[in-house]
Amino acid sequence: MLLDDSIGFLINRTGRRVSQLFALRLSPTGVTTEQWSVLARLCEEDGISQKDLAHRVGKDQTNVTRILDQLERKELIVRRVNPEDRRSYLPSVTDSGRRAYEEIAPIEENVIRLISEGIPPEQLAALKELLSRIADNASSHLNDDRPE
Amino acid sequence: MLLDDSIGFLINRTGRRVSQLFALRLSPTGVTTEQWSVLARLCEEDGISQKDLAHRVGKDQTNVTRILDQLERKELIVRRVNPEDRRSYLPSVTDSGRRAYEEIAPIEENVIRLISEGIPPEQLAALKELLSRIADNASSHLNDDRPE
DNA sequence: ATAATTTAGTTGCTATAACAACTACTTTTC
DNA sequence: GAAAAGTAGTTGTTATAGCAACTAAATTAT
Repeated sequence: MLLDDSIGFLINRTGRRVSQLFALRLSPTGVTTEQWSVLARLCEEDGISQKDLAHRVGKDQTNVTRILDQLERKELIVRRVNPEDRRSYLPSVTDSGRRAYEEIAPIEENVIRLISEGIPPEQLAALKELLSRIADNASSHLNDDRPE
Repeated sequence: MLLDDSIGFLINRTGRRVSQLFALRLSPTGVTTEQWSVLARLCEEDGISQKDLAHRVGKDQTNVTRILDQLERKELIVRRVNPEDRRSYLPSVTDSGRRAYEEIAPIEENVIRLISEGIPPEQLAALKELLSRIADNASSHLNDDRPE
């Protein structure tokens, strides 16, 4: 089978391109694409633990730790201790973080518009479905392989 | 717009999962998923420059340099000087590299089978089309933005 | 109630991504 | 044909991905 027929390869190559374009448009804001995903998720659901946050963005917990470090350094979030459980933090978006969110959201929507050019909405919806399906398939086999 | 509705986010999240599963299955071989993509491409078209290779795998030239470093360290490829142009190399797969390719190809096909479970072939084909379209859209806007 | 286990988060490590700046070699220009 | 411009590859740097091992706190078991 040729590389160009491998869905895995195609997904990742496309993802890199999209991120590259998005990163270019984000560069004036000083926020990276992955920092954006974490910040956006936090804006959507504030007051969740880092572990839950990691789950919501589909990232490893260690990566979320480091992305939060960056966001905290930029004062876009703060880590509040969880009064219920002193092992955990409840990261929370600062006012400055909210403003960054408001600034970036339209940039992202524009990038999405650009990369979706010429693709009808039904097909886009179908694409999202398929990607979710593939992610789920991969997850379930990941669990098979490591029966901790 | 919610993060879960962002195609960019969905593509990258799915790509990470797929790579994670593939990496797990590749771990006994000592080759990473990205090293695989470069090795596979080289097996498909031997005797191309690093620049062309980078283009074919959709990676930055600097990343290909470093991935080739890894593959060379593992003796899966060698860099031959290009007699036509002494600035460039023509990376070439070794016998050992070919054997690795033969070993890994079925592993990859199996991973693709797993992640495609329950998706009819026409839909998979449509998915590939859409991903290519999106990658092309992103590329064309990348060029717009940096008119060097 | 204390020891054993589990869990949230972090740190260490290696690989990859991408930009900028650099070296060495080619091609163009005049 | 020598200087100028361009090109192939590398190196430096910062950010992310993910595994393993660690710390500290919570939960469970006895």
